[in-house]
Amino acid sequence: MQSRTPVPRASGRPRSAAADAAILAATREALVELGWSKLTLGDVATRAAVAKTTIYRRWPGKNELVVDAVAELFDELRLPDRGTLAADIEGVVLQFAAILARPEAKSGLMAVVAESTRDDALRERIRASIVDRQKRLVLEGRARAQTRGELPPESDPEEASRTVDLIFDVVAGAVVHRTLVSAEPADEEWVRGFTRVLLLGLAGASDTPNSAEPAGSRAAGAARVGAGGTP
Amino acid sequence: MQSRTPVPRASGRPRSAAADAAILAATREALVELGWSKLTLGDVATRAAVAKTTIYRRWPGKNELVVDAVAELFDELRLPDRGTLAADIEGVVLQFAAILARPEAKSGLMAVVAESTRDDALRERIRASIVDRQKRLVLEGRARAQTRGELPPESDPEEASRTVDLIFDVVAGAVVHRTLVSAEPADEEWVRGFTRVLLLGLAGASDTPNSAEPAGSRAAGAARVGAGGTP
Amino acid sequence: MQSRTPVPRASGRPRSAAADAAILAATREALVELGWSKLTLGDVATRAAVAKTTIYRRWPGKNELVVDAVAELFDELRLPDRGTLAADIEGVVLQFAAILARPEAKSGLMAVVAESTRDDALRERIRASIVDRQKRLVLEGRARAQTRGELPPESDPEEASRTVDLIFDVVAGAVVHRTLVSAEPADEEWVRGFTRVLLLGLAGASDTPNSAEPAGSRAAGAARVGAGGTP
Amino acid sequence: MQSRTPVPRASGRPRSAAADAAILAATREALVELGWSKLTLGDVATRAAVAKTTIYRRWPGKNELVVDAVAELFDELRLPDRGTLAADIEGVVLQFAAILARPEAKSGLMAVVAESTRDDALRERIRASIVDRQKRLVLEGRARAQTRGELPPESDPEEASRTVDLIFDVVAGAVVHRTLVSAEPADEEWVRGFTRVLLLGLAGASDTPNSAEPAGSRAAGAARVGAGGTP
DNA sequence: ACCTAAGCGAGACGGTACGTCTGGTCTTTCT
DNA sequence: AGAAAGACCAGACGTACCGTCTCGCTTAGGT
Repeated sequence: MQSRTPVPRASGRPRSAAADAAILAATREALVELGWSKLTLGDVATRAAVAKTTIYRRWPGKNELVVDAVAELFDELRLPDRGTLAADIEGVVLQFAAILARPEAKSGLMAVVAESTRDDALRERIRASIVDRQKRLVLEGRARAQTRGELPPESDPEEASRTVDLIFDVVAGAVVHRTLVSAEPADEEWVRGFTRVLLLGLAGASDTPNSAEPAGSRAAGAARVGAGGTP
Repeated sequence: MQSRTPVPRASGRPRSAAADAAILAATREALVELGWSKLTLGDVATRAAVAKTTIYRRWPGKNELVVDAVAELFDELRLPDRGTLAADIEGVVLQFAAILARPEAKSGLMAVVAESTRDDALRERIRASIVDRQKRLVLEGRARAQTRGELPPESDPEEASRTVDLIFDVVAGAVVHRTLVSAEPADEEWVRGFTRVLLLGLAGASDTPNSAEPAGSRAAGAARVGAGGTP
Repeated sequence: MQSRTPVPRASGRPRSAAADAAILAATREALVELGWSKLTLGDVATRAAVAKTTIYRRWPGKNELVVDAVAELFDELRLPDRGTLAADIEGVVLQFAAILARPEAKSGLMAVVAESTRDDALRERIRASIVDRQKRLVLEGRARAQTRGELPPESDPEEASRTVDLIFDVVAGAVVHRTLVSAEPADEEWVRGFTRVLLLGLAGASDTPNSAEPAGSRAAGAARVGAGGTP
Repeated sequence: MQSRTPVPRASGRPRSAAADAAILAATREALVELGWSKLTLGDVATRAAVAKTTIYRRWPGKNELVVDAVAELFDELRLPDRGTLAADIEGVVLQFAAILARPEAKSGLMAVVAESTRDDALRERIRASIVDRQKRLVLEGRARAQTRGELPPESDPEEASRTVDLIFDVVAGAVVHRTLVSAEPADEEWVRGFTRVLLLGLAGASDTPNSAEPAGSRAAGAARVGAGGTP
């Protein structure tokens, strides 16, 4: 085994770590005040008391900078231990909703996602910095539920992966849509209702596998959609 | 009694209807080729063989123009009659996914949503032009299911409205998230699985109303999340 | 014999004479307020309560309109009869200076002269509308002085024409330069001094013809230039 | 003790001196080809292979740029030493006429003078860059003539200053008017005639001071105006 | 204690797009 | 057919940022 030098050399003056932090903080500040489209790197540089070149030395452009600035917001996401799977999910969804309610996330996140539709490197950066950080929580949550005995260990890894992806798209998508498009708060009441539907749907789906679904049962199962009220 | 012209006068040369159509088509073309952030109104004007002022006379800016250009894509959304509620939903979700898969929608939609977080007028325009057009389908679908007898008539209008909103956020959010963030196709298989979870969840939720949720049953109900396979 | 209509027909609605006057007045008003470079035909149309097309039907462009609007100012130039040639000249120069002191003339005149350096038709229009109107006064003045006996009848028409041109360039040029470039008023005192130099120069020049100028006498003649005071 | 640099610091990249020269040259080139009113800063920028902002960083607008571009033309004005005052004046007037005959001067000079009627800062710039440069020659010429003994030293400085101003307005005005308005060349013959009138007029004026002018002598002095011919 | 290589601030640079304004023209309807 | 109204194309305006490039300094590590 040999020691490798990951950085080829450390010649010359090292980069200022303070500058990095100041730039990211200034970026979030500018996002709050100006939003993504009016944010300029020149303005960020001024706010961070830094030269424009210092920013360009670290990030290729505005998109990447914003991704990193927003990603730091998701560092605080933690999987709480509230005793049950449902309560854990509610907790983490509420945290996610709280972050998304912040203007710097609202303004920045969807904008870079929109940009990423035409820039694979950017999408990869978003995936690595933001999405995977969230998806990890879903996996942690499942593992904890399995430890508790609420969930059996997965038998088919591929099917399990598909389910995790589905959960993730549904959870993140619904919260984002409610927050940004419907412009309604994803508050505790909404999260509770949403989590209930999600868990019941997943439980039902695992009971009646995809291949054997009788159309009648589906109709019956959905018999009271939108009816609400007491049974 | 006679009907009067609602427009008080038609003085001067009337606006060209052909220009409107050409501008919107050129906008979509530019969205496909350039994406939202590189789209310029000057370029759109050139493509539409129109002067820049002709665009600015009709739309306040890029955002509003893109909203209208993208909104036309959703004109083709129709609620199919496939016989059952589940099949109807699958059909309409697939249509929605197909539209969202088109590059002009991908590039434009999320960008204007991002902008709308800082511009209430823009959000209202999106709601009126795009969102309500989709939400109408959910209401139509529910009415048809009630006609068929798959769903009972709603008793509590407020609760029903909340449910429609939830459905809408979950459906639209999940499709958008899968398409744009996960960058996976929302194909027939995925839509089938998603619809099943959604309907089962809604059915279960209406069986066990919010106020009477036993934590134990929730955990049990979700007993096989991610486990897949047959019972 | 019958009266003939020189214009082949007067078919359709005749042009409004009031519009012409309103347009020229509005042009002068706009010249005062905005100056030549900020004057727009759209603005003139608005001030004259007239459509832009009505202006373009009568004038080819801004330059020609301004020439006509400014030319009207020179209509009021009259050769006064003050008894002597010198007094007559002082009077007409003062009138010329008074017109040139008005902002609509200041702003407009030099601008169209500048334009005319690249537009022969425009220069011809200026000559016909403005310059000849002034030059006529010089000829009138000479004729009157000849009637009075102050000047002999010209013997050499060509030489006389050259002299008139020289007088005209010197008078108009000096007044314009003092007013516009030096930005000093061409008031009575200045006009008196200028006229004296001019007349003495011309008188001396006709005494000592061009071909026989002794350098010595010239130097002697100019012996006190700039010295002022009494001998 | 040592002299220190008066400029406190030279932070940032210094301005390119080559750009300045290229812009002024391109401006003159564009003036020749297009004239003042069709000259655009974008076009100048293209000709100078320079960005528009580089022009705006140095000059507030088109007028100021043209003033500086035209002013450089007058750098070549020199007071020649031809032995006598009259010959010196003829020489410098001919130089002035030659510069004014160039299309870049014709087009530009009167246009900025016209603009300056509404812009005091611009007039001041013209005075400093162009007019004073010319007026200096008049002063030099007088000093040289005094050295030669052609002129006595001035006794009344105020009167002398007035005379210089008058000379300047007459000379510059007459040349400009002949060149631009009359559109005739201010060639050697014309300059000789003009100079003779000017010097004789000035000499006569200093002989018969303003306060003591008998009207009769004025009329007599001008007895042959326009008559020409030999005595 | 020097040397050297990179980082850093400042700000000029060539570009591109902005949103507005004006110039002329064209198309309506009304007179 | 002229006039008022105003939409239309074309293109310049002056500004704002972009991302790059000099500048002159600073700052560490290696010698």
